[in-house]
Amino acid sequence: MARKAGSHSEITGPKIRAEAQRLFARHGFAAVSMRQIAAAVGVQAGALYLYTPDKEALLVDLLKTHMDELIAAWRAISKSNDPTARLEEFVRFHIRFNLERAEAVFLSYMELRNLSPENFAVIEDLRKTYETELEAILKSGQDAGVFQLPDSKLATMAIIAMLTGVNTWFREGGRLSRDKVETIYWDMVRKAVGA
Amino acid sequence: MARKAGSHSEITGPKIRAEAQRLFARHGFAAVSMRQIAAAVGVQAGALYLYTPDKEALLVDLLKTHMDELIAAWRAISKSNDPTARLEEFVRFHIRFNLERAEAVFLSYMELRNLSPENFAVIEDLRKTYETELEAILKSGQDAGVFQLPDSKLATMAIIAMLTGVNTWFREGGRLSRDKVETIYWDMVRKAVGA
DNA sequence: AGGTTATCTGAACGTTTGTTCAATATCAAA
DNA sequence: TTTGATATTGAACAAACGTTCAGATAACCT
Repeated sequence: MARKAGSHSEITGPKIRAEAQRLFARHGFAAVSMRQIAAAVGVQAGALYLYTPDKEALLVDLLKTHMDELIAAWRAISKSNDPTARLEEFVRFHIRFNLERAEAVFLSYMELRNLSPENFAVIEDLRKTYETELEAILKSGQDAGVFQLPDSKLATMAIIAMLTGVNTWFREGGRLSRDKVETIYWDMVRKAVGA
Repeated sequence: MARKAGSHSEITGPKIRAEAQRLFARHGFAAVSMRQIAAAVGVQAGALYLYTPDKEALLVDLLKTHMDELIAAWRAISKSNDPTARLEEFVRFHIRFNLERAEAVFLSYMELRNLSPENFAVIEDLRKTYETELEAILKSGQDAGVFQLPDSKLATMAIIAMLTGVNTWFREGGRLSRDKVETIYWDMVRKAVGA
C-alpha cells in the first residue's frame, strides 16, 4: 500500500490546512496531534510531512495566511475619504470578515504563544499593520475635527477588542442578524468617538 | 530521600497553584506537563497528586477560584445607586482587577475548551453571573433615561470585551498609568452608552 | 523518647508524542 | 507501454506524557 487512488497535492494540501485549522481552533495547538490531523484528512501521519516541515510551520502558515488575507480584504474595500464613513466601513468589515473566519481569528488570538520568537514577530507585525489602518482613520477624523478622542492609540485598541468580541457570543440564527449586529456596534463606536 | 525538610501542605499547595497558573498562562494548558509544574515548585511530579486528583482538576480549581474572587470583589465595592456612577465604578473595577490578575484572566478566556462539559458549565455560569451585573447597570440607566442604548445585551458584551482587551496591550511603566487608562476608557464607555 | 501522621521521592506503567524513511502504488508524459 | 515523478503507507525511533505506589524521611503529638 502506497500512493492512493485519486491522490493529488492540490487536494491534500488545502485539506490538511483546513482540518488543522478546525482542530487547532477547537482543541488548541498543543492538544492536537499530527495523527489526529492526518486521521481527519484521511491519510497517515507521515504523509503530512510532504506538506509541512513540522507542526509549528503548519500553524505559522495558517496564521500568516489569515493575516495577509485580512489586510488584503480591507485594502480592497477601503475607499471613502470621509473619516466617519471610513470608520463605519471598518466596523462593518471587521465584524463581517471575522465572523466568516471565526476559526482563523480564534487561532490568531490564542496560539501566538506557541510560536518561536521569529515567527511571533512576523505575525505581530501583520497585526500591527492592520491596527494602524484603524488608527489612521481615527487620526484623520480627529484632525478634521469630526471625532473627539482622548487618545487615538487607546481608542484603536478599544474598538478592535470590542469588535473582535462579537466572535465570542454571536451564533448564526440567533436573536440578531449579522447586519443588525453591525449596525448596533457601529452606533456604539460612533458615539464613543464622538461623531 | 522522602519527606523534605520544612515541607508543609499550606506552603506547597498554594505554590503548586501559583506555578501552574503561571505556566498555563504562558504556554497553554496542554503544552505544560505535570513534570514542568513540579520542577517549578521544586518537587517531583508524583507529589502533585497529593494536591490534585488530576491535571484538569488543577485547571478547574484555578478558573473557579478566579471567577469567584472576581464576583466577590465586585460585589464588595458596588454601592452607588446612580447608574452613571455605578457604570464608572464597574469600568474602573474591571480594568484594575483584570490587570492585577492578568494570568488568571488569560486562562479564563483561553482554556475553557480543555474542560469537560460539566466543568465548562460551572465556569460559564460564573461568567454569565458577572456579565449580568453589568447588564443590570445598563438596564437601570436605560430605564432611568440616562443611557441611550440600542441593545443592552450587546452593549454588555461590547463593553466587557473592550475593557478586557486592555490586558492584551497594557505594560507597567508604559506611556500611561493604570489610572489614566481607566479614565480614558471610562470616557469612551460613557459616550458609547450616551451618558 | 517513641509512635503516628503528613509529605515527598524515585522508579515504574502503558500510551502517545513528533518525526523519519524505505518500500510501493498511482499518475502524467513520452 | 514504458518511464520517471508524485503521493502515500506502515513500521520504527527515542522522548515525553499523565498517573500510581511502595518506601522513606520529617514534623507533630503525647
